[in-house]
Amino acid sequence: MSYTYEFPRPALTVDCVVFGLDDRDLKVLFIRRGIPPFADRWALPGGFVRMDESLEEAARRELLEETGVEQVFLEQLYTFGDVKRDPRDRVVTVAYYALINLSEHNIHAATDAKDAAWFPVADPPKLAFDHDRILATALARLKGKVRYEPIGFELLPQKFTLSQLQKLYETILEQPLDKRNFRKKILGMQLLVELDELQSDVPHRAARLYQFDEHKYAQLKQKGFNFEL
Amino acid sequence: MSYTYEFPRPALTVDCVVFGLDDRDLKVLFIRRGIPPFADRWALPGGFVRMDESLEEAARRELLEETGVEQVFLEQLYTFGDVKRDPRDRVVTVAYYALINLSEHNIHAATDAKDAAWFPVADPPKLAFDHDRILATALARLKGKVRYEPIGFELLPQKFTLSQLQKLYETILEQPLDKRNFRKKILGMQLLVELDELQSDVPHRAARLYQFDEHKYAQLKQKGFNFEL
DNA sequence: TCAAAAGTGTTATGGTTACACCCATGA
DNA sequence: TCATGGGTGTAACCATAACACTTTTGA
Repeated sequence: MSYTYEFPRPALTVDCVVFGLDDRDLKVLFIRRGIPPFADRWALPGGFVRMDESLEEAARRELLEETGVEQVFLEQLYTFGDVKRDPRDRVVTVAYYALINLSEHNIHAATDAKDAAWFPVADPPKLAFDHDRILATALARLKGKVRYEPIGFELLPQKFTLSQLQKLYETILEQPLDKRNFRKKILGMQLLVELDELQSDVPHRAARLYQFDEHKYAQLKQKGFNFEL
Repeated sequence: MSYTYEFPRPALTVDCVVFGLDDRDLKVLFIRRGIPPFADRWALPGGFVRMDESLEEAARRELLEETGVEQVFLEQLYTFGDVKRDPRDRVVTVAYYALINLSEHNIHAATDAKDAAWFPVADPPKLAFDHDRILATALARLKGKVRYEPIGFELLPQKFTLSQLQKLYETILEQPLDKRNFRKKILGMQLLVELDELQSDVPHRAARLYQFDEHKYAQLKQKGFNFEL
């Protein structure tokens, strides 16, 4: 089977930058390539866009196929289309970034025996294609957006402590925050529900758990409220 | 001549949302389509990406070919790839937005006899494809970005008065601003060069002219300075 | 009892907001 | 002389930043 067109067309792919957070640092997920070009190099999960699916559907499908990740925050990042970004053929890729919480998602290696692994964003391996540039773009976006949209919560479990939340911001923004000021500010927004529940299994005083109130955020946002760290 | 591939490929285009500002309001540029689908409808300037040009190059080329506009602020906006956004074929489009100052650019109708015209963004004509959605996305981006990047100056002549600048922000943000506070804030940033020159040909007291200091902005930005209206 | 993190208020500072009048110019 | 926009300062208010000790818990 083959497909013929009057004018040449670039190939179109999607690639996903998947961020996760553990108690150490911010991580990003890569897949080991099985085939040339860049065989054995690490690369972003991604693949060709099919004719019967939208770009976001393609990104979600690839994410599921290659990493088993489903139902996550996913947002279009940028489209990379330099002529020589793929050495063989003209390939334009629409990049997405995803935020997942590592404690509630299990990443399995891909179906086709390539393996998947998390790397600290600060210290990624050598990557295929222009994927280092895509990663840098995604990081910049995350760093910018986390301050004025409450997307950080996507990286935490549903129930979290204020210290976890603060650490998240400190990690992403790469700057320390004052504990009291942080709590005052975040609680002042009234977007967190204080649960009747404490941390368990910690070797020190257990912290209170909170939940992000998406419904309330949607309401406030409509009234002109702006989240701002 | 024809081109054959093993798997089907979407067609790839670029479209440009071109913003301009006159003394009335914010305007956007459309081209009258000559051919189906949507013959005679207004549409964004744009066209197919060639194999030997990057996406931004394609956008600049189309802009030049269809409107005569050159050397303007141009930034990638978003990529639209819904399956049925073009009724004939699968077409994915990478949208860009451009900011130009109407007083220093002459928009000519396109080479191929379609005509081009400016419309108020608040009252656009009925548009081809999903171009209304693209316009809405561009407006949202402009409105958001103008507050924390000094891109508004791209819409003004090189030399402008503080009142023009204020009106620009009031128009884009759709809210009135206090004159004294606005001046205090914008002058406080030290990004404007006060010229030894006044407005001419106005039927009232002539206002002082200013110029944006791009060089200084680049310096300050590097040192961690953030423009913020 | 010790280590480790949780939790909690106050003060100083700086930026934002609100607000009204005189000035210069050309018609 | 009138109409039109140009240009200017101050005070109240609010948000941010800096800062240290007590509490709880499990080991």
